[in-house]
Amino acid sequence: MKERIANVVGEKVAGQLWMGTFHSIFLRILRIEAETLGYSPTFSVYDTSASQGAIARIIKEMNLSTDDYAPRRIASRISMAKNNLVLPSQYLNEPLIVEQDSRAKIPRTGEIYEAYQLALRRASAMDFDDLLLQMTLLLAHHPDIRQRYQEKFAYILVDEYQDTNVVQNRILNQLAEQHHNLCVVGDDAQSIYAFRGAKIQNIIKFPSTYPELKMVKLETNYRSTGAIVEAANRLIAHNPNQIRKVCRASTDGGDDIEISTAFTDMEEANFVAQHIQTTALREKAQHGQFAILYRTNAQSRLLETGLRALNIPYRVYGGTSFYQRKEVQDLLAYFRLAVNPTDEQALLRVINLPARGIGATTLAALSAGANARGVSLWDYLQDIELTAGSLRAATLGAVVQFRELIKGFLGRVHTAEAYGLAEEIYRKSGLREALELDTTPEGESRVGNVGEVFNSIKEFSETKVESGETDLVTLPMYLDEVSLLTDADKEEEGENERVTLSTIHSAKGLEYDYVYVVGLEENIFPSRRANDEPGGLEEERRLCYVAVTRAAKHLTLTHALSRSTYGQSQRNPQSRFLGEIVPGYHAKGVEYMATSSNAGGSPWRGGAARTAQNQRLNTSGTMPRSTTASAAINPSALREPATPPEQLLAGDSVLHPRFGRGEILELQQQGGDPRAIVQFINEPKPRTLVLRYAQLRKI
DNA sequence: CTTCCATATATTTTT
DNA sequence: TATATGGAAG
Repeated sequence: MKERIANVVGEKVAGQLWMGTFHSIFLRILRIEAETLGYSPTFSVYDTSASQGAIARIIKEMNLSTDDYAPRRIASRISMAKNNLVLPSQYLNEPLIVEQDSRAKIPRTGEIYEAYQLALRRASAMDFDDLLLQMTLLLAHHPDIRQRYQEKFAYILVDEYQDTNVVQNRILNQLAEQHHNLCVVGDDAQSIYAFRGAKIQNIIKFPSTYPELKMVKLETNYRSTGAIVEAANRLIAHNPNQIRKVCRASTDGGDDIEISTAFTDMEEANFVAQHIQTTALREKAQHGQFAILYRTNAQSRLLETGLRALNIPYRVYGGTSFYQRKEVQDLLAYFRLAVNPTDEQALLRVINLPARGIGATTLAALSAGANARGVSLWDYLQDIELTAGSLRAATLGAVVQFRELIKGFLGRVHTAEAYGLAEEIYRKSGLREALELDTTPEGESRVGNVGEVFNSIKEFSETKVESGETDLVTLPMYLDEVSLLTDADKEEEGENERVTLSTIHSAKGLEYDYVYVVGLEENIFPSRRANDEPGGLEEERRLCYVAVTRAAKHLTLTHALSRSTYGQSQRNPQSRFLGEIVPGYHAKGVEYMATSSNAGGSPWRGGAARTAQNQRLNTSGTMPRSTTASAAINPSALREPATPPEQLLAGDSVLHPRFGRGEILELQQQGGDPRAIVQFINEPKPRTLVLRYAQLRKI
């Protein structure tokens, strides 16, 4: 985006514009205005795991069970509240919410929320949602500041407006209140973030907020061929709730949509790799013009294996981000602590890392002491020698030593150059020694990852200095960059020569000549959960629409008859979306298997069975061998489908894929997921199984 | 307090 | 399958 704008208005003007995600722009403003809000300007930004950690801690301190109050779940409740502008006081008093929570057996969520906000303040930290929430509070409560930013941002342009939530929209209105120079671009058909609070209402209500608006309909698609646009139109037509519009391609025709059926997920991956290799050769296309899109991150693994086998270079977008690896997080936690020692989550993470004899018991005592005084752990540590009589001398010594270690970095974070200080922290903390001591391959890879962090600090510093933004790049600057960064933002060498692997969510807004959408199976895409939530299926369909419209020239859709999901193989029918995109499409292999009985032989020998329907034949160079391949299928080798959980009763005899035969002793419905207590024949004591995962079959 | 091993348990999607 | 948690031994 920045590049494109610079191409239009020139580098110089572009350099003065504020461009970024809502979160990154507001973070920048909040740093400047922190003190007005009662935060230190060095406040930390908690990522999802830190925020969940803080919430988990509060739940435990309140003596609530983390079974009933699953931190994930509570965190998402709180996040939703924040994104809808509901503060703790309102949360506690809103009858609708109170009712909801009590019915969900989590009546004390409001109290947790309140305690969490307090804890964040005490730690001088904001979570992702706070970056929005505090921003709107800042503008609401301080007219002078609001006016300043209204003048500063005389013109505002918002892209992907359909994915804004209540708070983001409120801030836009606050900023545009005076000048009304607001330009938003959005497409309701591409709204895919309802799960994190995005409100399509924002786009629908926009005309009534700004009656003087001029609407420009963008109905010509300059990216994709006619065939692809038509396919996308057919798909989205199945959504009952949408703003009707006619989307046309600027060019007619183009390649037909290709659909491929594989027996297993592994064959699906190999097929895609193979197809990419032959297409790239035939069309003389660069690998950078290919993308493989999937619903969930876990699907990338096999695809990577498939690409590696053919020596096709690739890069994976998003996923378990590099920055989420343990060793990287550990190091970053030390950095955070040096910048903001009251950062509770960072402190808890590293106080005993590497092990220095400060264990759970000590930490509990320290936390209790800090809580009793209502101060942060760090503040409590300041005069720990005088107050903590109960600690053993050795433990006290370790704690004091840790405190002094951090103190040694504190004063210098804003004056020292980031790279040097980072190295010093790595060394003096003992992290380096601990990591380097481990010479197993995993250990070496961890050292390598830390090396990557240092590379990125260096790179970040050099770019900043070269661009003339600053002479001195400090650790806090680097941390701000890193905390809002995802892998998708990371620029890598040779991007044009690599195939992109990405979730559909992360591929939003991007385009590729050749796109493969894989895993088009029920329970995968649409995801199993889509049926539980109202509107879930429609959102999945919009997601599929986004996937399909990433393709400029050629679109290939694939599905597998059998897929292994955490270690177990599972069969899913073809995705309903396939039939919606290509009317009447039905994978042949499925019919065949349903009728064939005893074919014998090893089940998965065949190549990918390619079902040709409305598709260009034989583009890949693989032989369409559906007949021979199908004949090799042995139905008994496929697992029988599980019985739907709601049809199970206590007393039923059941078969479990791993534990074998057993009897259901009891069914549990209350709270969260329905579970069954099952006594298996070959097991000494009964097991409790989550029905959603257990794949029990009634016998 | 630390380490190691066994067992449990979870899978949307992201700023 | 991959990771988190808990218990036992040192």
